[in-house]
Amino acid sequence: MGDPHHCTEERAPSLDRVEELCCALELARDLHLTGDGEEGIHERERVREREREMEKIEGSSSIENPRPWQSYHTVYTNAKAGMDGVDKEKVQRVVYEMSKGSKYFENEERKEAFIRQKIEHMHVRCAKLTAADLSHYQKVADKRVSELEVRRDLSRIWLHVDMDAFYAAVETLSDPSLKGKPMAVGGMSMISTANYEARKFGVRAAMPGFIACKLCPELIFVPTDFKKYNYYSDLTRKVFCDYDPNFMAASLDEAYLDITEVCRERGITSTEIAEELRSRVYEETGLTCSAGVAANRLLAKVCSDINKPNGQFVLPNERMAVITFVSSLPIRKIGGIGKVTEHILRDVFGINTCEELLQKGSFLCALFSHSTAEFFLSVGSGLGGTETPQVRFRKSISSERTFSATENKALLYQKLAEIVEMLSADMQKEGLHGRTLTLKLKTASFEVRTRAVTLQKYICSSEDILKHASLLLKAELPVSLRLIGLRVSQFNEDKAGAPSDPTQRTLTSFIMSGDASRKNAADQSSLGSDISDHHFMDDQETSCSLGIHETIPDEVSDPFENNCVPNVDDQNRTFSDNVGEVEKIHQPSSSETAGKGNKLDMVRHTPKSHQNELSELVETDSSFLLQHEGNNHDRVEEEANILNNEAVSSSNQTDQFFCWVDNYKCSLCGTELPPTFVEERQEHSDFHLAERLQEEDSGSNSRFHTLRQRKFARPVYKDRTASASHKKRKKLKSSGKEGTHIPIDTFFVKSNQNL
DNA sequence: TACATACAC
DNA sequence: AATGGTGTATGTA
Repeated sequence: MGDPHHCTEERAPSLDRVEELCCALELARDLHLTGDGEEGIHERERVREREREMEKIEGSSSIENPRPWQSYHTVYTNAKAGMDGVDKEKVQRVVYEMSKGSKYFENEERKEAFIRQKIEHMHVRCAKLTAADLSHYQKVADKRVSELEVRRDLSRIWLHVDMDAFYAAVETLSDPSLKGKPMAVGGMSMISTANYEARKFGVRAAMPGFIACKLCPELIFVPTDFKKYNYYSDLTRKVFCDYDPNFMAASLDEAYLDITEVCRERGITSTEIAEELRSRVYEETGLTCSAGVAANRLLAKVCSDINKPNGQFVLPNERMAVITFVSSLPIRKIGGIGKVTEHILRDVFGINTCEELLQKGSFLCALFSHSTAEFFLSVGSGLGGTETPQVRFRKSISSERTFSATENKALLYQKLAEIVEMLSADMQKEGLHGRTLTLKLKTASFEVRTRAVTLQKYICSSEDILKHASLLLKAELPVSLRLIGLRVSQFNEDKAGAPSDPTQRTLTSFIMSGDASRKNAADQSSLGSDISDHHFMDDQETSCSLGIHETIPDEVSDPFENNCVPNVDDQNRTFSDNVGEVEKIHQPSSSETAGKGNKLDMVRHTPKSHQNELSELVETDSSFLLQHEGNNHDRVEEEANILNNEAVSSSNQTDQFFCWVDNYKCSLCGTELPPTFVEERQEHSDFHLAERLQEEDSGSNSRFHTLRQRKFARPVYKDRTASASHKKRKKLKSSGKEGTHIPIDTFFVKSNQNL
């Protein structure tokens, strides 16, 4: 999971381009629940009876829309290994009944409606294609298919190994009493793996636990334990090494092996290799796995699923075999074609199998982007991923948490501070420094937003991250959130992807060698094996310790209001919302100069681009902005804003503005914590720090800036700052200063903007 | 570059 | 009562 080295070459390009076609007005009109009733006209009588029973109980509504659950499309109702005898209709109904009316459900319906709209517009576009158009695109498609054909490579033998119900199997290994009983790894909110007994009930990975409970009341839940999974994963990988020292780990439980050489050297068939490998994995771990063998990775992956669990399937490296295999293959089996793409291809073009991808090639070339069409055509031809994979470096690192939705600003800032701590710790572990910071938010209504800044310098410290993250978050308030996440990308190249595991040191030498052939990579056998630091959270872990802050009165939590932090006569305090008081309290000199000095140092180390030079100017002399009044670069201005705030507030000096009286009472808000509550006090400090950052920013845009202005006698600078922040607010349209956020409107507005 | 989506596991 | 976390790719403006 989340392995940065995993193979991604065969991913389907997204279909966003379709959005070009969408007319927002029609979209808005149609988005009310239309029910999608034309689906499933031919239903079994048994279902109908159940239906009538339901009507009796519930009365009404289902008369207009006989089987509403059929239009609720979820990822986990799709056929998967071990789900043969499952009553899908029943599962679907239960899932629907459990979901109906929830915020999650409503959001899913909005997304569904949007996709239906996309589909409709693609239909229109299809209908508008003239005979001339079609013959043109047919030629285009033919040409591209024949170009693909020329590059077909049947010389490699790829094997995909996939552990059977991996987490569940591992848990059963450590607690054999679970054997034979329906069991799921995960919690009430989310299941990561279900064993085969549970799958008989329709319980599946990615299904919320509480729904699984309904489907299978006997279901036993086991919390995730990544230490165990990593341990067993390493055992399997030791086996993989014997067959391909450069195997590609796709996740803890999946890998791709190029077994061309082993087969040749040992003079045995790929079938034999697969059998041997699987039994060796079983010997070493006591776990079963399935394998697929084919001429490329994409097909090998499909094949490993065919005789799952504890089975294998070999597709010969012969063109006709491949073509035949692919022709009847449902597109959804292909990695990269998910729920949405399947839906679109089926409803717009009537495509269900890979063969039909080729048959409809002209339409695909007419309606999709070059790379998307290319992908579809290559899938139709049975191609995908034969070449030796390049070493891939991590491109981003992130941390996000779900919590019970809240609008409370102090709480939100506290959550943010917690994320920051986790992220910066992870970055430190990996030695990563990045310059793009992306804030991810999920509103109480499940709308996801991201907001990003790219900085002039590379950051990794929690102070730096918190500073910029707070600004990003601030622009979104007020809003009710259920998730906050942060991602850092655009790494400093020296550090990017440098493995933290010493056994992976050879990665660098591999790169340096300049020879990307697999031979030279032989010594980096543990490639991708160090993915132990994943945090698949279970419920307990996701619910952060709110306890200590619940005592904080609401007013305290909102630094934008005047009734902010209660005044405490404490000379350490640097900030207050009391305008009259600010001037006499402010003691900037030492921290300010120190902060600037530090930053100058940092900038000098990374004067990479013109932009950076600009930034240096901004940092060294804020009057820079005076000379560039006509220059409207929001980014620069924003950065200046940030940097100057920083100068004022040189962070990580939380204890300068509050302290623990007698070691247990917060000087600011009076919260009392026993001396032994070390972590809680740290959290509390984080909270005040974040709060203070917010105050500072707020202040620099308005009241507090009055102080700076007088102090430094730079009136024009003040104006520029204010206008910069104004522009910023304007730019981030959906950020609500309008008080209550109306998700559905935002949704439509955004669609509209995309046109 | 910023943002939204889709996808995988 | 209740629908995760980490990471990649692509398209568009």
